[in-house]
Amino acid sequence: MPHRDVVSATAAIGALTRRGRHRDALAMFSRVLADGVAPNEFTFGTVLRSATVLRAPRVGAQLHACAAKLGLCSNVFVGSALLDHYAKMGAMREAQGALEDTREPNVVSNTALIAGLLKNGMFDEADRLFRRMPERNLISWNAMIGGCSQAGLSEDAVNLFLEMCREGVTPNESTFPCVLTSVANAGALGVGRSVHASAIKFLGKLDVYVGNSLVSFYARCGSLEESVLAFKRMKQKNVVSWNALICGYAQNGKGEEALNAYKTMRATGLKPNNVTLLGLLFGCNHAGLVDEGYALFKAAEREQPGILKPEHYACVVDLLSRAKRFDDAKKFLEDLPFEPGIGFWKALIGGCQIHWNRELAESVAERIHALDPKDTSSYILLSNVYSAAGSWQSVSRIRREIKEKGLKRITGCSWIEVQDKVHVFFNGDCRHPQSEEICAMLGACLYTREDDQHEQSTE
DNA sequence: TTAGGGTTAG
Repeated sequence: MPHRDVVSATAAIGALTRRGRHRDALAMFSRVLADGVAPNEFTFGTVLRSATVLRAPRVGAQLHACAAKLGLCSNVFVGSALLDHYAKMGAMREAQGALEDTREPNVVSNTALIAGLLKNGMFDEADRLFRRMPERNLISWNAMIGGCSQAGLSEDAVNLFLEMCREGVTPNESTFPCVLTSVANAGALGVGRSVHASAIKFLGKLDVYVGNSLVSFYARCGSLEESVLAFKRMKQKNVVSWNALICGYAQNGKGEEALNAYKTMRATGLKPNNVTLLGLLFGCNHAGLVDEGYALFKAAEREQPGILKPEHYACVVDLLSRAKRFDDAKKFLEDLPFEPGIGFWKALIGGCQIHWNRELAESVAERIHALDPKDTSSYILLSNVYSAAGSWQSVSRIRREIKEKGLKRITGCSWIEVQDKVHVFFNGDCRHPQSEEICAMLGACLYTREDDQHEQSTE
């Protein structure tokens, strides 16, 4: 039945958008136009959302042109929706243009722009706008915190959260997942525990998003007990909750536990997704469960080929080469349904390093150099293979090559939190005030461990 | 009828 008036047409389109039927919403919009009904600012607000979710920039541009023809672009609803659409498509210039066309921009327009700026890596601009905008609400704070958290600006995200609380703005269920992801990234267990406590204080009941972030946060900070406890306390669990648990086990080297959790998850009737499989493969990898991992991959290939991504294939290469199954790994690489990127060869050379496979390491390093002559990691790995095999001449040749080609290695770092302070250490870093004591203690630990291993092997 | 903010893997 055709819609005669714009109000009922907009309501119908809005209902489709809310139900996630975005294609149908766009189709209905076209029909409404064909019926000769002129859309209003609310109609554009709704359909633009559908175009954004579908990531359809061409549809967005058509809608923009249509709104312009009707003289609606100065309206703040249309302006904000256009702004949000362009920002999410990564077209920041068009987003700014939409804001300039808006006659009276409000807190929504500014928040949409902030979110877009952060998504496109423009932190300083976003922060400047946030500081000077005339009105800020909870959603603006969440946009800043969430944007920083997703951009990896963990410290900024946590500081913003603290600032927000100081200003008396009450965080909601959207605030906490972002903050918890950030404290997890920073490895700040103590800070995260306080955030957990404040979530209980402000929210009372924790929803599935907050619960999932807690499970992941505790596991990523190495506290598996608290992670499992947070998981058990969740009233409602979805596939993301199970993924958080499985990945937590995997990251902490508990491959068997990850597999058991997966079995329980299947028993509840939930289907795994790509993240579940990745977590499982990762867990098997680190626990040396080669056959189990390979079997899971094969099962996914048969039952859910749609979830397989290059990362999963790379994990299998890693799994096989770590287990010294180089022939299987090479065969697997040859049979890949796509052209392997540099990461695949790095996974293979990693195994060569563990098992001192000098010949294969050399040929793989050649391949990596062909793909990316500036890549340092393969040089380092190759030189490690040589030094493990005792060919010091080759080691010094590689080191010379690295120097001559002006390649720089990116220094890895680790960190630990002690009494709410995070201490960061780089490779060979002696700048910590207690550096000497730390090294002495590490030495003592390593010595004891080697002793243990020696005792075990002579038993 | 209406525009802006959330979780898991790498």
